[in-house]
Amino acid sequence: MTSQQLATGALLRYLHGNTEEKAILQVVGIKTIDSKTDDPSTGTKRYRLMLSDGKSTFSSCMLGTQMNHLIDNRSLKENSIIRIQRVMMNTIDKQSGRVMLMIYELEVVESDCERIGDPVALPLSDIINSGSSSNRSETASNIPASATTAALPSTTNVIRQGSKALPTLDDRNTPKKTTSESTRATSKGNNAIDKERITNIDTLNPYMNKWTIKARVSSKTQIRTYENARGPGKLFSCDLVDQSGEIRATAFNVECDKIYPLLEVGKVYYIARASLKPVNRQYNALNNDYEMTFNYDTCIEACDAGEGDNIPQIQFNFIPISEVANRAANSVCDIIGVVKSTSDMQTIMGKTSQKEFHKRDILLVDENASITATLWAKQAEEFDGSSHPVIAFKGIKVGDYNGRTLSSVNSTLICQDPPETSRTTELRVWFDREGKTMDLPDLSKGSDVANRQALFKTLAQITAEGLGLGDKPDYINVKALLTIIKKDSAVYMMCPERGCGKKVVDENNGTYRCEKCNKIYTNFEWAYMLSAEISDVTGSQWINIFRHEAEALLGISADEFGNYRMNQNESIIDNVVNKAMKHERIFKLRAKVDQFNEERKVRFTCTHVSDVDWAFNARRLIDEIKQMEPMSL
DNA sequence: CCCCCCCC
Repeated sequence: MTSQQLATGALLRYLHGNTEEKAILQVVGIKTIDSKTDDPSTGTKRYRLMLSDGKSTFSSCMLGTQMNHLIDNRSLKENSIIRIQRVMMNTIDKQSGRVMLMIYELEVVESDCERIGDPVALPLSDIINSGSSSNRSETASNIPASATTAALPSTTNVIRQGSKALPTLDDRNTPKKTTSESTRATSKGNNAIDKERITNIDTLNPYMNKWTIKARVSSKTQIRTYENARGPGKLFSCDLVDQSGEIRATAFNVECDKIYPLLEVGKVYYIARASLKPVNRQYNALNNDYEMTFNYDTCIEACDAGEGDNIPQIQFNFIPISEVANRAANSVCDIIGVVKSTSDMQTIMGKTSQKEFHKRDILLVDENASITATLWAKQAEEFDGSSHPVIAFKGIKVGDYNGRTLSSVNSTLICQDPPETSRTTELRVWFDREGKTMDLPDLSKGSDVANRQALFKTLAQITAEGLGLGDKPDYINVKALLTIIKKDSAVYMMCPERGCGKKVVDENNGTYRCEKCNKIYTNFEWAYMLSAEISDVTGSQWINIFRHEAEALLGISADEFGNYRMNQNESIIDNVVNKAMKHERIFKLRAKVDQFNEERKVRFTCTHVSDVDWAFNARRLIDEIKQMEPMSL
């Protein structure tokens, strides 16, 4: 990679408002921003990047938190080469005209790289003046990119003389239009809706003051009244989705009455002007750092028929059932599973309210665990699980009675066989084939050891505390790096008989003998049995990894792996294996003592593997802090 | 600005 391949001048073009370009840039610095100033409710980190185009650097580049994982898993680091996919310019300070770039989407072109060229920081004067409206339209449309770059920095003064007015967000986000149109756009009414310039939901933030989204209402609550110290009130809320993301919106009182009848579930609308505030994770599991409040000048216009066909119906952020064990009580999450059994309707008496409530329990399963989910009132009455459907819950509440439970709330969306996710068929096939007869750990049985929230330990602690030496297995979470994978013994030829699982003997004549079934087969199946070493700063440990976890780690099926092995495609296998060792993960381990003749040895089996979800960790920490006693000052 | 959502 040479400096010619970086998009020289791209940073200034972006700062000029010409943000369409998908520039190749180098990350020359990464800093975290204090979460207190950014997003106090979620505690989500935000990264600030210094980017280089080979000639210049610009350091006020905020990375959208949706991209944080790239840094957390170290694929994006200092000197990485990236391709900007979606960037926006925002004004930080209207007074001074200081601007920043928001990077919403990027692609890592090259992770490990040397510093390219000897770039110097763009002069502040260029940055401040770059967005002036009189120059912007020219820059964006007429002057070729190379000319802009070549003109630097000699034209700096000219630009400054040309426009004393400092750029504002309004200037910037108003599309090129005649003056009269622009003026009208600032007056009240539907003129605020700019159908030509649609903002993606995942880029909305409180510091942006002019935007229009095009979104589908995926759900809507009833109007509910409340009474608090400030007096009575009413509200409803709805969830909005587009192809980029989702956000919850709420309307109170006057706006509640005005907007409630305007919005219909399933329909697409243009929405402009509403307030944005940090999300409260206690009640909102949507994949967005913010939530929206409709206010007095919010504009809503229904999309013409057929206009919004490209907007998705709903977005799910599923977590595996086993992961519910690690979630804070009363938090909400999205879950998908197969209905293994359904209870009859029950009527119970509310303790304090002395009112009757109707409920129905369902037992929900996926490949690794089962959990009881309780439905209430109408949701309970209408539910029919007799055909063992795949059910997705969006925004179901985690309970902690006798282990972990799920409890549907009014805003919970229940979807049968949702077509939006491949999990529907995956679970269907799994359940019909083997899931229906499998005995899985039940998170809602407090006595089941497997359901206890696995504690985080270092590898040294596991040994020091003698974990796995007891009568019952211990379950432990470890944050570690895969350091060795025994690739030569990663897969074995398994007996094709359902539920056998035994290794077959290759008779080298096209037949395979299973000693357990005492049968000869003409085929076999590849199966994973990985022996691997994981390491953290305190030590290392050999563990066994089977089917699902091995697939999750290697990203290919045992069948694919086995075929590469047969075809002696070693370079592909090396690639797959090396990729799996790239970054830290959370390994959930079952530690259990094994007796081999006289020798007692603790065996470690990986029961679940997940990426380190830094944002979630921060959220959970906040949840825990919230549940603590208030501190006296 | 709500944030209740129930029982063992």
